[in-house]
Amino acid sequence: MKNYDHKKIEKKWQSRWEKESAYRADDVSEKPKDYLMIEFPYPSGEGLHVGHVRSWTALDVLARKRRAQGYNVLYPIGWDAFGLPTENYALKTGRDPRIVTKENTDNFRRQIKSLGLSFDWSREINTTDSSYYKWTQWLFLQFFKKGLTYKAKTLINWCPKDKIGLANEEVVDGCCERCGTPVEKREKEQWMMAITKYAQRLYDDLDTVDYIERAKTEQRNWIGPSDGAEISFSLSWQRPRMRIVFATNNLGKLKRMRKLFEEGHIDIELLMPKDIGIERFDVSEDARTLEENSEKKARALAALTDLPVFADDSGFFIDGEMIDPIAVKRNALAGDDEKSLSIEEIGGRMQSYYADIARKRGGKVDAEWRNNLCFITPGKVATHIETTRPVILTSESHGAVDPYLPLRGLYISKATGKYVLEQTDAEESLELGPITDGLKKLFMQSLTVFTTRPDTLFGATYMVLAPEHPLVSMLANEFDNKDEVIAYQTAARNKSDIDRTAEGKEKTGVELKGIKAINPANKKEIPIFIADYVLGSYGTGAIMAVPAHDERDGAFAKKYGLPIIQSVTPDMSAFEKTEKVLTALDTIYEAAKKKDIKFWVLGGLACAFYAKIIYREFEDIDLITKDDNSYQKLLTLFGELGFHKVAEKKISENLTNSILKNDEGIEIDIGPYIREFDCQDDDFEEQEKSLNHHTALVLSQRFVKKFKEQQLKNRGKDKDKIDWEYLNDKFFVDDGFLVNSGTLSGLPSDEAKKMITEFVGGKMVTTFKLRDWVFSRQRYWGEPIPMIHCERCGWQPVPEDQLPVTLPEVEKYEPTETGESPLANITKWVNTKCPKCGGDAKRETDVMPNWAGSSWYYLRYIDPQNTHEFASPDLMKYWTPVNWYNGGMEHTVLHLLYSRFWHKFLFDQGLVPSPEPYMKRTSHGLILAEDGSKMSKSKGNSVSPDALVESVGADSLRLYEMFIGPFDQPVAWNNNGVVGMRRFLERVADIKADNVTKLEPPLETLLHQTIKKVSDDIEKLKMNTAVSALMILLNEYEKLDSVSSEAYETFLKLLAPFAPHLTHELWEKSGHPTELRLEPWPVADETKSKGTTAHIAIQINGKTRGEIDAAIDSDKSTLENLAHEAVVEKLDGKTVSRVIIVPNRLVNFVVVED
RNA sequence: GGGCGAGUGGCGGAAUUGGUAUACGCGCCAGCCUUAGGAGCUGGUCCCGCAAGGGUUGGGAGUUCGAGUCUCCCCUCGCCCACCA
Repeated sequence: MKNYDHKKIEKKWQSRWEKESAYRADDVSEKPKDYLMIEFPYPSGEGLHVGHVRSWTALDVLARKRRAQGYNVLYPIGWDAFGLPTENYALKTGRDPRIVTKENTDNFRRQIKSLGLSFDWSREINTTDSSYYKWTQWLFLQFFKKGLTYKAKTLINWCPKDKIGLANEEVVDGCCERCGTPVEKREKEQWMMAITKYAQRLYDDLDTVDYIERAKTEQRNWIGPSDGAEISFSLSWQRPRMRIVFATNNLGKLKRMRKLFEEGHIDIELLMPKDIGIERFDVSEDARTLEENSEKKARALAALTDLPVFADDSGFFIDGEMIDPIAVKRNALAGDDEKSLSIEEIGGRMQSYYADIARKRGGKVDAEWRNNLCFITPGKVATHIETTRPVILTSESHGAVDPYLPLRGLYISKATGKYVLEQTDAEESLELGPITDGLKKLFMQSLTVFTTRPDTLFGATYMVLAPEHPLVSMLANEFDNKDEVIAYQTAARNKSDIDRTAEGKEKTGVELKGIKAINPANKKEIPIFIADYVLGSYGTGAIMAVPAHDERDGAFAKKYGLPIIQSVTPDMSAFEKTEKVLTALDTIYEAAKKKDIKFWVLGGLACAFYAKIIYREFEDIDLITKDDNSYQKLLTLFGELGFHKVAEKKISENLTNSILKNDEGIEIDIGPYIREFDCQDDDFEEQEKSLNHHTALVLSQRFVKKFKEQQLKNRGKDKDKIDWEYLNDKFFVDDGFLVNSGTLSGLPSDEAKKMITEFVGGKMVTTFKLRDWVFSRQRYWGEPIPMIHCERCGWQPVPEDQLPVTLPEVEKYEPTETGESPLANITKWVNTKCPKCGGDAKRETDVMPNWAGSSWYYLRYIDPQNTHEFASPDLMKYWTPVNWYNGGMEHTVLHLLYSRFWHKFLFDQGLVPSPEPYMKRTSHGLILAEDGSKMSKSKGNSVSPDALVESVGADSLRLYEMFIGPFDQPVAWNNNGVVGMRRFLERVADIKADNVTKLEPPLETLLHQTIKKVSDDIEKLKMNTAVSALMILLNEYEKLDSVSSEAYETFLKLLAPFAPHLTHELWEKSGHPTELRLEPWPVADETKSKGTTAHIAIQINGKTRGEIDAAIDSDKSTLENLAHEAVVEKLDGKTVSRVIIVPNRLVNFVVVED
């Protein structure tokens, strides 16, 4: 058959298989199950890509082979049809995405079916069907119920072009992954999923699954755990004790608030307006809300004082119901002018008004006005006065008032346990804990950092906060340089990520003036900066900066002239020297500073050491003494730098005085410093004695400054010259031994980490890079998030029996200008009733991200038509987990991680039977265009499967894609290659077989070797070599006039998974009544595959010099004799010293020349 | 900058895991068939050499009877992450 009619054959078998439901998986079966899955496609308008064909054919080959091996194979297909391209297309054309999706899936289905892929079409699913997304929504609600979804106002990545919030994962190099527009930061309320709660397990359980290593590595990097410590730094204001005024004259409230302060160890004096002589600060106009009222009160008070005002809230809850403050007051005043009444009078009237309410409700007032006010209602729990917002700090004297701003950070998010900017969840109540904690933060008792290097704590010379750190916002008004701070903060916020990184690592920052931190290790006061090289989203948003041992901190410290103190050294020998000298220098320097003197004096050995250290900046010398040449050199050098005087006598007051007079005329008493220093160290003292004299260098501050400049210039010139890494640009960032670390000096880093952390009361923690998943999209074409917002009850889930919340049809697909979903414009849909209280409420208008529907689809395949649960537990028990999941490398981080997260959560709820969704994961390589560039329709270099199916047939296309190269590697397309496969198949069709020809070695051997090779290779997805083995076999067949029918039929069976149509046709043609696909998979016969003869290589000194054929498994001496005979001339004149024999493979003569 | 991976003909790539390097396919060359054409057939195709023979897996060293494969150094390319404390 020179040319076989692929169109006819392929059509015939495809319709036959469809009619027979040939590839339907049985839910009830005696056979072992095998669940194979490919990533369900996004049905784009472009149609099928040859990349799809590669992945799906590979698993199709596997599926067909395993069916033949007796497995009950589930190989399903579906559509991941929500998504931006369809929505953008709808935007452009105004067409309904439902219709577009239908067209696209129809086209995909037709294309897939033309390839003969053995999918189980009876389980076809579509994420955009409401019968599917009903369960996506249901699953979302399970997360909500367990507190794993929450709404948070956060800075999100905002793509100004797509008008859509992006997950961190969708931002590539600071640009939108889809359209490449630089991403902006925007504040937005978003649904979040607390994937971080599962970070540790998602990380650990990677050890239990069989994923390609690269996928595991990438997931591990993404989760990014690092072990370290959280350490608190005490803070101190450099200002007198803060006094603030409480905007109420209600003593009870004041007392309670004072108690809160006490409990929180907040050292603030809380005053009543009376205490500062303000009797009344009435609000002239009515406020409409509680907040407004309290703000107005605070403002009124703030206008009368320069002190910060701590605003009271004047509303009350009774039995959980808020009493309108305006109404209370109006009733209390009863038409009288507020100003004409005394505070007490108003209070009294209000009390009776409350008593009135209480009476009406069948309760009574059970507390003293001004002390505590309680209403008791029969049968109900007493509710004491609560405020909706406990405190508001404001201060007119500090400019613009945002009354709520200072309190941001006081709320604890139930989902994350972290402070959030706004109270967003109705369930979050105002407990004492959060308030005192918040106040503690507010008034700066401590600041917690995360560090992986607690061992370097003694070298922490400053702290850095992220610009968005809550503390900065809370206290923005309190810094001495508040304008600068606020400006920096604003600039950082407006910077897109691309700006933040594009500036080429040049670090910027601003010191928070008026506040200092205390290094808990050495009790030294250190400055605090804000800088955008610290990320608010990682760790605690604050760091201790150790410039000597962290490159970033080092760069920052250099730029801003901050002290650099080494606290770790790579080797112990360096330790002794540096430790002593640094301590000595420090002591003297500190002492000199205290005395406010401009000179310092070093004498004796200290001088020598210091000089040595200094001098090493210029030239390496071992020791300086007064007689030493290098010492003279040093003096000369110092002289050049402007050094004024060198004394070479035992230091005395006289001498000192005279020296100093000669310089700038300031006298100091150096004696005590020298003595203090000398006595400090035994070694020094001893050596001092032996030297028996002092050599003194007198350095002026001016000189020191100059010297430091010089030192800066020389940094990095000769890196190996100095073992003090921090003097160079290259910082010593590894573990080593501690120096300058008090009693811990000398300890190795790893030991010191725990010790220091315990020593300063910190705790060891693991921090992850992984962040919570932004789950909201302000878009149309996605699953509506099934939540309802009620003014009274907060966020309420849509009751499960009301699912699905179907996506309504809209006229316009554009997001609103404010970035809300187009759904927000459909008031009829948006307005609904609160499921809890029945009052007016609004639907969430955001939709879910694309990853939602794909996070659980493998479960739906198991039971796609189930109307009362997402899948039957029994069926899940049979089918899960997925045995083998193949997909693109680009999905190994996001999709796979999200999917594992959902699955683990479901496992915890007892909803799925296994902890991991996928047992094995492989990834196919990309198919590139012929020129090696990425294939795309716009470039016009893409290959259409349709055209190839038409011209050479699906079998040739399948075969080529399997043969094209290693499955996991990217490969370039080559159209001629397809033709080669077509040629191969035509030759297959031409093979003649009969029942007379015998199957015997060597062909029999090769056949069995091929069975083994093809079987093994398919399991390893080494499809290219499997096909190659079949070609080799065919080449042998063609050398014969005719082959035995056994050989022929086995060949067809082996080729069937790759080229199902042609092989089925040929099988039928050779007279079989049943289909080839029902035949069992051939099994290689070990003895037959061994053959009868072996080809033996003969080597001399490892180089091949000949070859022989020998009977298989010949013994060694036979082989040696045969081999010797074969190369006897080449061994002539040489002595064989050794013979190495590898049975059935080679004989190697080791010879020595004569 | 950090992590991972890879370098073999004109091209895609193979090599039983330390044992005859360049299988299989594409392309190319020659011949055949053909009015012609090539998606047909036959043969050839790593390099030097007429040959005998010799050399060759990015470069350099090492271990070994024997290295594409293992070790070290260097070079080049690809992917992922990227101020993660």
